[in-house]
Amino acid sequence: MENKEISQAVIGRLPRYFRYLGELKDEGIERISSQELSDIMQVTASQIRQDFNNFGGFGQQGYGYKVEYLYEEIGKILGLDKTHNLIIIGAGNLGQALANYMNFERRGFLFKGIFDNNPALFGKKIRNMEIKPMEEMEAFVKENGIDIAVLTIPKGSAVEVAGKLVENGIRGIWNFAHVDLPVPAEIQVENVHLSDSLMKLAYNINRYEQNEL
Amino acid sequence: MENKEISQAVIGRLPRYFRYLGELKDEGIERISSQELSDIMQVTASQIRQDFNNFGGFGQQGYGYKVEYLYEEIGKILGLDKTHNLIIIGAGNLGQALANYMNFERRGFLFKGIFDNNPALFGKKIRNMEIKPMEEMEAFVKENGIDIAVLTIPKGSAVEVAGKLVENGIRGIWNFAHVDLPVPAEIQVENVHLSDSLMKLAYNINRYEQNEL
DNA sequence: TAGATTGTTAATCGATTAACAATC
DNA sequence: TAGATTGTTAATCGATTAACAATC
Repeated sequence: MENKEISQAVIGRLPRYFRYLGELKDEGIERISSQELSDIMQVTASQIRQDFNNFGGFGQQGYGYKVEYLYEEIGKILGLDKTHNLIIIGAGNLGQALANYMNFERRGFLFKGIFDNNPALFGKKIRNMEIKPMEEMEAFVKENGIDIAVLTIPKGSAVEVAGKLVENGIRGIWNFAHVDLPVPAEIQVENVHLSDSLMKLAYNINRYEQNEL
Repeated sequence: MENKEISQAVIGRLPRYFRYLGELKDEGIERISSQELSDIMQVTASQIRQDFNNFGGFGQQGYGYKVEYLYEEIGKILGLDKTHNLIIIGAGNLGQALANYMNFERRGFLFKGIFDNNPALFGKKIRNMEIKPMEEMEAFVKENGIDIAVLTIPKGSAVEVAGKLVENGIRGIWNFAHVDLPVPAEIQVENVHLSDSLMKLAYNINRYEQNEL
């Protein structure tokens, strides 16, 4: 119940810790110190200890951290021990690619459906799941307790669809549309603005080239 | 030549400014004050002025900013007035989706080729571009002055491929593989770790639910 | 000119790093 | 026990916000 809010900067680093610890675990490594992890991950040992201690003492003085234990604890913090019902809205290139490419089930995300408003796609199977018409989406979200919607539709309709999702009890939106979604504060939105990301890359390339001249 | 380094925090906000200014421009709005933009974008007017002033004075006291001018200046800062030759490596679901879905040319990214090591894909056309075998990639990068590679291959081969790209003169890598790429400091890497992003969403959903109980 | 709003300096806030006492 | 390394407090650094003089 103690709501000491963890900063998004810390949260943003957790998946990377989780990834490295998973790899160490798979390599059969049992213990690791913050200094060793620091060498591998290129972040300071101090930051690693601070980050972990936001959630409690996972280590042991003089010994370090048990890899498997730490891996599992971070998984729990991220909520990967729980399941989430997920749908994809927008069965275009990107929606289909995410359905096929993301290993949703591996991390407790249960892929429950995929929707589109293009009749040509209705009934087509993606990952053994028939594409359904958008009209059915609202009832489906409500009846199946969908937590997460992946929005891979054009920006023009994204805000309207987000509104419908919120009305029907969605908890979080993974937003690939190039628009900011105005939703209530209790709805979590994680934006993946791919063209923003590419622009940032372009900036850094140009900056480097200019500094070289 | 004055290399006052701009922080990545600022750079990360530029594409969003660019997006909003583009929309304002399309709506025919000519001028805007930092306060008005603040209301629309939900960032402080102070931050907006600080951000823009990293690159020089784009406004006018008592008047505000000219939307079109500011839009173009930010575009230049991001290097969108220059062209970049780009290839996609990995013609799986995600690689094909990005080729079809991203409007690369719109922002000066010239889509020059797509590669894969699966013979079943060779010759298949994506966006009017035949998928080429990976063996041809290195020579292609060198001969065609490729600046940017989009990495949509499994993590197992990503590090090796990145090394080859660097050897052949790549400037930046847009990395979708779930692995950190160890490349020289002069090579720009922009990571899009989709599963990290989804985990962050899961954390925020769970955190909110726990605080509600 | 008076009013508005930038550009910029100063103050505050938050995040990162350093240091070290606690302890395994 | 001695050595190692965490957990945690303190110091530093950087980013954000506030304030206001400059100026259009």
